[in-house]
Amino acid sequence: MSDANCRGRQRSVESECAILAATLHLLKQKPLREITIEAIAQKAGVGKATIYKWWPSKAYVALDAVLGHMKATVAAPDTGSAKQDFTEQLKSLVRFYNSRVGQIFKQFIAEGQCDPEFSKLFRERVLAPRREVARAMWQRGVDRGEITSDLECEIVLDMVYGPSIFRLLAGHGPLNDQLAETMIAALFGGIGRPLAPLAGSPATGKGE
Amino acid sequence: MSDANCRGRQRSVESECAILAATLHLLKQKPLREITIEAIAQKAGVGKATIYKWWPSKAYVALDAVLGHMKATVAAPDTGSAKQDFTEQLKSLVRFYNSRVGQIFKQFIAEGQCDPEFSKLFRERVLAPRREVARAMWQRGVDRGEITSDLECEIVLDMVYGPSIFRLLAGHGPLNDQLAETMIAALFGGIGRPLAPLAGSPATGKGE
Amino acid sequence: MSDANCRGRQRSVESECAILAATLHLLKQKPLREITIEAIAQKAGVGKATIYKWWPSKAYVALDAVLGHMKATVAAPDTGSAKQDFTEQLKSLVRFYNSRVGQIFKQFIAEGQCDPEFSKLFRERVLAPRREVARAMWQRGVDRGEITSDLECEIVLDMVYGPSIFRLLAGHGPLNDQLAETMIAALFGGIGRPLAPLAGSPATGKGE
Amino acid sequence: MSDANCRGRQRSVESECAILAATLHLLKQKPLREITIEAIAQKAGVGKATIYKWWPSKAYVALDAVLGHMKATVAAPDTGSAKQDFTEQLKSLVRFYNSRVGQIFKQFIAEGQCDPEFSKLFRERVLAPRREVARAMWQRGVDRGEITSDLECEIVLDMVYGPSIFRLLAGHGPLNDQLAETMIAALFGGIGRPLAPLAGSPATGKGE
DNA sequence: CTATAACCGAGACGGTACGTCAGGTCTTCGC
DNA sequence: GCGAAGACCTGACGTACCGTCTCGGTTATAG
Repeated sequence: MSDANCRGRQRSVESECAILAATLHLLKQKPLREITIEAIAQKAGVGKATIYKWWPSKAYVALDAVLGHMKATVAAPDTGSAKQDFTEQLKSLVRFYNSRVGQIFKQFIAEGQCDPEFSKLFRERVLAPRREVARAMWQRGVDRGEITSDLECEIVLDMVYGPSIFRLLAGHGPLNDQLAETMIAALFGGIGRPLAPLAGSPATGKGE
Repeated sequence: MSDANCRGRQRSVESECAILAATLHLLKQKPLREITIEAIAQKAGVGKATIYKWWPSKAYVALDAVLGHMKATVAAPDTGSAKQDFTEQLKSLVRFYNSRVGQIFKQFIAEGQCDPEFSKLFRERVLAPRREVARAMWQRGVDRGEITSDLECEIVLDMVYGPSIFRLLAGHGPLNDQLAETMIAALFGGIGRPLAPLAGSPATGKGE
Repeated sequence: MSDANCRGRQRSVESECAILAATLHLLKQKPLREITIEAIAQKAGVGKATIYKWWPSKAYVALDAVLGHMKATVAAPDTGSAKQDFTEQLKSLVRFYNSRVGQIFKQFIAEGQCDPEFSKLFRERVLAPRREVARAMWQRGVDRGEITSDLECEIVLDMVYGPSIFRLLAGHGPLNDQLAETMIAALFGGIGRPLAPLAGSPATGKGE
Repeated sequence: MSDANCRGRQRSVESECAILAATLHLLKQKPLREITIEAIAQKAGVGKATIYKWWPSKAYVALDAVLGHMKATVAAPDTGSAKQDFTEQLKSLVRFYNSRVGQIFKQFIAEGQCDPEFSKLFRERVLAPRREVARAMWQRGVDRGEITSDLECEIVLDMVYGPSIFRLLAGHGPLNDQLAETMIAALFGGIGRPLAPLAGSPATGKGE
């Protein structure tokens, strides 16, 4: 009764580890697209069938490999200021994007474009935990009255993370600490110029 | 002597059109990843070598195919209000994302993840023109004093488009008109609550 | 103490029977080449290892399966005439070759071509008993003076059975009762025309 | 206009030769059963697909390989005596069976047992030519009055060749020159003892 | 009555080969 | 001399079985 189904030989933990380790090693050398199941199997000293038995495709193996060797890399700062929290987290995120492992994340999103199943798994296993942390940060900000409460949390999160992920994927601009700071600042303050803080000024500045 | 090199048979326009048409037709049926050069060649009634001669990979063919049959789909509203302009454009963009052709854009970004060359081309041919239009909208807003001028344009654009593209690629939330409106509104107003409006001041300061 | 080695659980008769039955059933559906140990194991509700423990390869299992369910199908006529005996036996043999089980014999000979061990077993278990019977028929013929005694029995038997087995394996001609009769008649009478039946000397007519 | 269909690259003669040579080389080392398409492809320096394009299975490749490098090994003696002719030919045949290439013939017959298509091809390409030669020998014998004309040629041929092929395949007895001589002699003379050359007694009624 | 041992089913394992597919290159023609 | 057609080599695909190896569990004898 060691596992669910007791009958038959048990799944080899060594094999699983070898597969994940080999995959991770390969992922550091070349993009997921150029990695083959055969290469993983050979490097891990494992039969191809063993991989196919437990994972639907190499993307799933890669996801497991990355998740396994990377726990709790999500920074969850609690500085007392929501703006500060978001800035810190985005900075750590940006640094992660620029790291070698971070580059793999791009591959996952790319992979999800023609495998909805994988996309879903990626959201659950990768995105969700990070958003959970961010959601707490948001909640604290709302509770403390630092963030307007009339916005859905999900939208706020996308506004926080979307721009940098866009840059990560499209590569049209730099990704660095300064960007993180600027973005969060702009997001909190708004990009619209505060209409006439003065009395009796040209009120209708913005429109609406 | 029609072109630069006069000797020999000229590049067949029929072939090029047939290839692009075939590619476009296939792109409407299945994701780019599942399309093969062979399939394009066969459908176009063309040798594989002819394709390889003019395009480096199927992604480039697909890009040409999509760009060829899709001129000026980018809305460039000029309502007099930057906020309004951005809202309208984002709404049209969101509708485009949800269209069949729009789905192909995801594939292009995905393809760029392991082909920097293609990523660059995609930015130049697809992203750049759209950002040019948006940049004009932004400039008008700045000139009219509706947008703070202390922010780099590129950053503003990423804050406008990033969140919806993130949703397009990760699929973790809906993409619709209401989202566009909410996001632009939040972006202009900022998500931070105006800190402690002093006694007797115009409380809801920000707007809307 | 039932068998040689006493300790431990005894070999399961049910398993053995199930294996042989399953094999026989499969042999009636497809050639031996296309049968797999896995298929036998699954059909018999038995572990693969159990098969490997008792038989070296599927050919041996098949041989046991066929021999088990097919006792004494070899006709051993004793009509008083050797020629008649051989004719009858060859006719029954030809009918057997044309039967479904008979077709399996071809597979065994084929299997023996690259497994001398199996070829030997096949000769001992299948060929030998039949030849024993035929040898008795031949002996009776010799004793009765119907068959020339200057020929080795083995050669005679091969001359009797060889041609029809050749047809069975190469499939270049029909296999039926009439063939059996004609062949035995020709064999007994010889295919050489007795030269000069005239003029007193039937003497050296046939044979050297 | 070199071949039937002119367009496109021509079939590579080098590849075909390399494939056949490699196959022949392998056939001299191990039985056909243990040869893999992959091994042939690798040894020939050729893609697997190229083999699959032109031959349905390795058996067909092997047949072509053997036939290509082995022309006119069929002895067609014409000594003036049919018995002598058959004896000579069977002797050469027996020697061939014992040769290395001759052993491959067994494999072909074995292969034919579960591929009727191949069996047919084998008969046409291998058996038929040899039987054609033998048929001529038979005809000469009949014309000269040495062989009874009341027997179908095909049956005679099977009686000539069947026994030795049986020995080749079952391996239950030796295959040598002496056997060839004995068999042809017995076949011509018949194995039945000439019924009582005594005066006027049709005695034992064997003859039918 | 217990310990020991050989058996059993199930099934995961490292492998090998399968036959297919597509990639990208080349060769041979027709225009 | 370009462009079509298509044969070529390559290499990975995902599958099927191979024969071996744990597993947990069962049955039989030996002590």
